[in-house]
Amino acid sequence: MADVNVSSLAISPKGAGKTDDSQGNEGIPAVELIELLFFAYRDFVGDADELLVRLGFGRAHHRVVHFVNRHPGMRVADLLEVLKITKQSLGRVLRELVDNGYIEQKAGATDRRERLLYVAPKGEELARQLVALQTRRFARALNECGPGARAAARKFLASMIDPEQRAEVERLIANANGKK
Amino acid sequence: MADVNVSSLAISPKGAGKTDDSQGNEGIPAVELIELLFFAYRDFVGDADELLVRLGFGRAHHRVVHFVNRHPGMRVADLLEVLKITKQSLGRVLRELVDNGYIEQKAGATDRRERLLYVAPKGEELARQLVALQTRRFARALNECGPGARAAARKFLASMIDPEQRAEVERLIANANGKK
DNA sequence: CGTTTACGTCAGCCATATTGACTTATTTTC
DNA sequence: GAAAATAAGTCAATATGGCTGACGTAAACG
Repeated sequence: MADVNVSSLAISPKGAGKTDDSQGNEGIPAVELIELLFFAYRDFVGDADELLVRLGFGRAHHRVVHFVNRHPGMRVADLLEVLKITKQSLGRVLRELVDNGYIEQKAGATDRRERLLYVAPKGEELARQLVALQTRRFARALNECGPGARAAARKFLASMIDPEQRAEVERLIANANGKK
Repeated sequence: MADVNVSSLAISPKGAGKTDDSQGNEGIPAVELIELLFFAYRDFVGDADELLVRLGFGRAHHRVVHFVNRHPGMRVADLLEVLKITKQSLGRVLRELVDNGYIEQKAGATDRRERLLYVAPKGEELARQLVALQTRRFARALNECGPGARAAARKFLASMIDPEQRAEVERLIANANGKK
């Protein structure tokens, strides 16, 4: 599932790879970074996919479990906004997670219309395993990159996010940290 | 389409964000990197999505145009191996791209069973635009990160790829570069 | 009391992927 | 030269994960 396996590609040499060394590129064309990000992300999500398919879940379930674990007590509406999907799409995934005992819903204390979302022990364990898998990949990669790479990677990844939305993502992360 | 818009998430504080500062973490928990990569990749592909939907295409078309542009004359079997999808899945996408004049197929010179894939001028222009969009995001991000960031990002991204497949990805990239 | 809000759900649609079985053309092998 | 293997295309059925629109219900707001 995490396989990229670009094996034995004896492709005829003649292509469109511009050197593109015009503005402090350090000799690295952007198209290389584009392709590396593509493959890196593919393997990154592949880690989780393997575990998820065994449970009959998909990436949608992963995202829900992850964010609910990070933000216990979040409302359904909050989750919809983070995931940027529709109520209907979330509905099926959420129902499956609730039915299988990964997520719990509790009516809000002040506003009883709200169904606040919490991970059940089963869901917390799944979230923990998923984070552990991906943590391992980051740890290995950053270890190869030497000291300072973690801070550099953090800065780089944050910089790749749309500037308008970066503050909100940082707020989301800060909100989830510093608890427990 | 690139929107993440995690706005106004007034989520109740009480969570599972482990500090996880145990093995040279530079104070940055891996879960932060995981989430940043998630949002970064989302915006990264969002750039291309906007352009593609206007043409009635999806991400599958993007991948095909990109790789055929980088590897002109590749066989259908090669493309299947890179994309890791089935012949049947590729079929529809490829047909649409050919019908709309983005991709051309030519019978192989030595083996006439092969339908070698080439981008038509229209397809080359689309590939160029898509790369330009994503190049812009990398350029902005790396500019924010200061000197040396490009090389560091390249190393980091390559390190995130499964070790077994890294060599093949590097070969693929090297193969596509150094032409034209 | 009427409106709005939070959530859920029914029904239908679309895009992208899957598997299996089969055809056609062509090359390779014996 | 006939048989087998290969490259590609296609048909049919299925799954997943999104989408829109419409509607229902309970609770809160004003």
